[in-house]
Amino acid sequence: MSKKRLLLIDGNSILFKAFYALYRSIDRFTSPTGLHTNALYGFNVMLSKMLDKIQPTAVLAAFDAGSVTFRTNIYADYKGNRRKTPPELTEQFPVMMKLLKARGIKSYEIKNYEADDIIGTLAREADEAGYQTWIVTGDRDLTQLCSKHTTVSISKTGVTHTVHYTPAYLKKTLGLTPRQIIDKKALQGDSSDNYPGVTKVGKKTADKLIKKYGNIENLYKNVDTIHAKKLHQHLVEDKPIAFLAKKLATIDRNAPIKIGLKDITYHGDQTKELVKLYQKLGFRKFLSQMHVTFNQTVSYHVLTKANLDQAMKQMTDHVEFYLGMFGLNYHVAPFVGFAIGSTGNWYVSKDVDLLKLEPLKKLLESQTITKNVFDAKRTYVGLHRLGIKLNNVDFDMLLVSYLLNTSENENDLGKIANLHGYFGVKTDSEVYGTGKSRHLPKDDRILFNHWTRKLIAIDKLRAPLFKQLKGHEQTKLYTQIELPLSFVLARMEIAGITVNTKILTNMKSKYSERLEELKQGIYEDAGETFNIGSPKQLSRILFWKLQLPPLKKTKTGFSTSVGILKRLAPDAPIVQKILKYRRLSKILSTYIDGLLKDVYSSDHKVHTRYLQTLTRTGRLSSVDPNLQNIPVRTPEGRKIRKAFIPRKKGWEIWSSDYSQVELRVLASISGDHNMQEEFLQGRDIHASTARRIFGLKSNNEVTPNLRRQAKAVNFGIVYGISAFGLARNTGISRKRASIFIHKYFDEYPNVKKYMHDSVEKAHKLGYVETITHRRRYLPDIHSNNFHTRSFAERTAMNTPIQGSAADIIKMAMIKMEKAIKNMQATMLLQIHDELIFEAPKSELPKLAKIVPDVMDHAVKLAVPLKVSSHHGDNWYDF
DNA sequence: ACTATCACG
DNA sequence: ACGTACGTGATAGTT
Repeated sequence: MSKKRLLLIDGNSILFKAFYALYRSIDRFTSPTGLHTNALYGFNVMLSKMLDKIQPTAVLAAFDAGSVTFRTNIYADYKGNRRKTPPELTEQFPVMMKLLKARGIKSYEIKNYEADDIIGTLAREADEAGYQTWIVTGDRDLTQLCSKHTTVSISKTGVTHTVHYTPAYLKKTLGLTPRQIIDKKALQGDSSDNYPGVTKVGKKTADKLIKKYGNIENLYKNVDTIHAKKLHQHLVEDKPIAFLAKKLATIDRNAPIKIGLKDITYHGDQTKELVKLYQKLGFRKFLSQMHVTFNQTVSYHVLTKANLDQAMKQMTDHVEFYLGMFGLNYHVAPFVGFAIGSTGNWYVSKDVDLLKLEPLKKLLESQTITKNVFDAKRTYVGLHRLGIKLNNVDFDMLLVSYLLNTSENENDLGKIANLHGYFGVKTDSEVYGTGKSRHLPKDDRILFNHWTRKLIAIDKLRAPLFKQLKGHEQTKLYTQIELPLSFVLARMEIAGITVNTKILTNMKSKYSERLEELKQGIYEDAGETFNIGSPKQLSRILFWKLQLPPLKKTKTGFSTSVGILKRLAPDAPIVQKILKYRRLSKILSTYIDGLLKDVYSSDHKVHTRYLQTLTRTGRLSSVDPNLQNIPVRTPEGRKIRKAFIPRKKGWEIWSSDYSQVELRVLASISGDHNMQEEFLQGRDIHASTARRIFGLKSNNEVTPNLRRQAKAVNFGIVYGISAFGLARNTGISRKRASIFIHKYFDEYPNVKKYMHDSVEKAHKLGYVETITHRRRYLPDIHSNNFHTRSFAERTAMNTPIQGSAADIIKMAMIKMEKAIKNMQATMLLQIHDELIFEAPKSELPKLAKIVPDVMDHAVKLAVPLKVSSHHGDNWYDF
């Protein structure tokens, strides 16, 4: 290997390549501040690989200075067809300059020249000075620069796959010398650089001609030896074009650059700056490769009965605590161990039974010693399984982080620590692996080290995160709502809801039979058997074999969704059967088989997990199983609810739900007097809206059809209205939709103002808020992309409404638990605007008083809240 | 791992 | 001219 090694990087080209290579995952590559980083990440992967391989003594990244170059001077349309660079990439260019600097690499550009020319010139100088040179680019034209001492590496698919061009390799693959690359392009032109070649001469002809004549000068000297008449004619006529193209294709190897080899000596990374930049960009993987954050050891003690008393002496005021379980579902996940301690005295153990010993149990249950954790609900449920009641949690790092930014809904301690600028702890997937290969490390010390680092992260982030919470005016939201709620939710999850599996298995056999009949009928109509569940195979039958008109495309083919099927042939028997088949198989797979899988054999219950830190609006979500989407709208599906029963004989299921809570929230926060008046008068809001937008005298004149249309407009308003969306969803014309909206805003002028103010607030501050200061950031509000920006604007209108409604029921739930504390009645489920209980029949009158009352008075709005209730032997018989 | 579909508020 | 109603989760098929 030569002692002098030069690496030349085609900056623009590589960043483009990296951008599009990782384009599909662009959403996964964003920095904590919301900057796109996919191109930077891909570029850095490639750069690291090249630096490692080449070990250069000199490095330069060359850039294009602008669209005006000496080439556009001789041919105005040169590169004239280039699309505008997407803003997601543009924003990464300035950061790339910083990244290069931090990696100890100079950047250079020069007016009127392209990066190619800088590279060509330096490569020539390097050749003369005895360097070995590597050029990294995504542009094949640069292969003209390869020589005995210069390799041109072209990045292919992905980020890391490159092909290395030497003169020998060029000869072998294309049969050309480096100089002949230019001549070939002179004949065939270049569509991506937007200049023509000789008419009708493409790749193949150009290749043949160059191989025969060597270069275009020699070709034109002997042009008359070409007997193909047309080709001869084109060559002669387009001679000026060919020589112009050659000029354009030739890289200038004597560009007037003011930078020399001695200026670009490579000394390696600027470690300090690089760490800072990686942290800013959220490049965890590169950080961990730098061995700066994880190589310091942490000290911990393995806790035993012998040193327990000693340990307890150091945990008198507060502790950080982590309970290790293997798996996400903390209702059943096996225990792995725990870590506990405070201010530098860390204790770990794989034996969770130690927690049951009096000193530790007392500590965890203590009302005076505060506990700092990550995911209090998970910890509460886990400890509950051990017979310990967790009390006095102060800091829940997961919950606080979520409240600070509901869009960062990560669930991993390491990732969240990174988001907040702390890099001393790895993610669980880094330690345990992902997917099938996920396993506990064989060496306990790795586990203990990881857990100890978790405690340190919690300790270190507590003060700064609390401070930010205060800055957001969210302290109350955390201490009065979310933290207490997490324990209410934990107890609801633990309570679970009883499922009568017999009902489900009976339904299963009935539905399976009907499904089989439908299947045979569909096969008969289709004239063959196929997989009805496969949209691809179904499309083939409907749109090819049966020649039905495909009305809508999806990314991968034609849509076969319900709406489309209904439209394309409402009367076709096969379509009817398919729709019925779909409905039944959904019920069977998701709500019968799916639900049965989640029923615990120990207590015949399902114990869902509410995800409290997931949605961007502040709503809860429910998993394993999802109990927030049990069918209700169709008679067949609704029967599933018969299987949800009270846990004891003589008990009933009780349900109370808010009526139009989101519209009431809107009336209140918008300050719209007209809308408030409707609610204050106790009128039917959809009928009133119909009366107003259709200009009727009284709600009595409103027909069911007008009411339905007004209801759709009310929904649209809550979702962040647009005429297009309203039209699409209701089937009316866009013009009509637009008229409705205008009329709506005339009638409810402060609603209009509220919508406008919400978008403006998002623009100014970058976020919107609910009534409890729950915050959602909307960086896309500044996007140049119409679609992206419009979405952010609708979100700005919708989130305060949906989020405030979520706030209200959360407050109600906390009060509710206290209100029914001395009763046997148990709160089981929350379904966004509805609470489900089980209770002995004898308690129902009391419940009928308490539940609506608590829900009504959860919060004081400018309009009353309305609650309606139902009860029955199961969730169906209301 | 992604896409289409469909269940809920 | 552009072109989506807001928020979720589970399943089956496809890659």
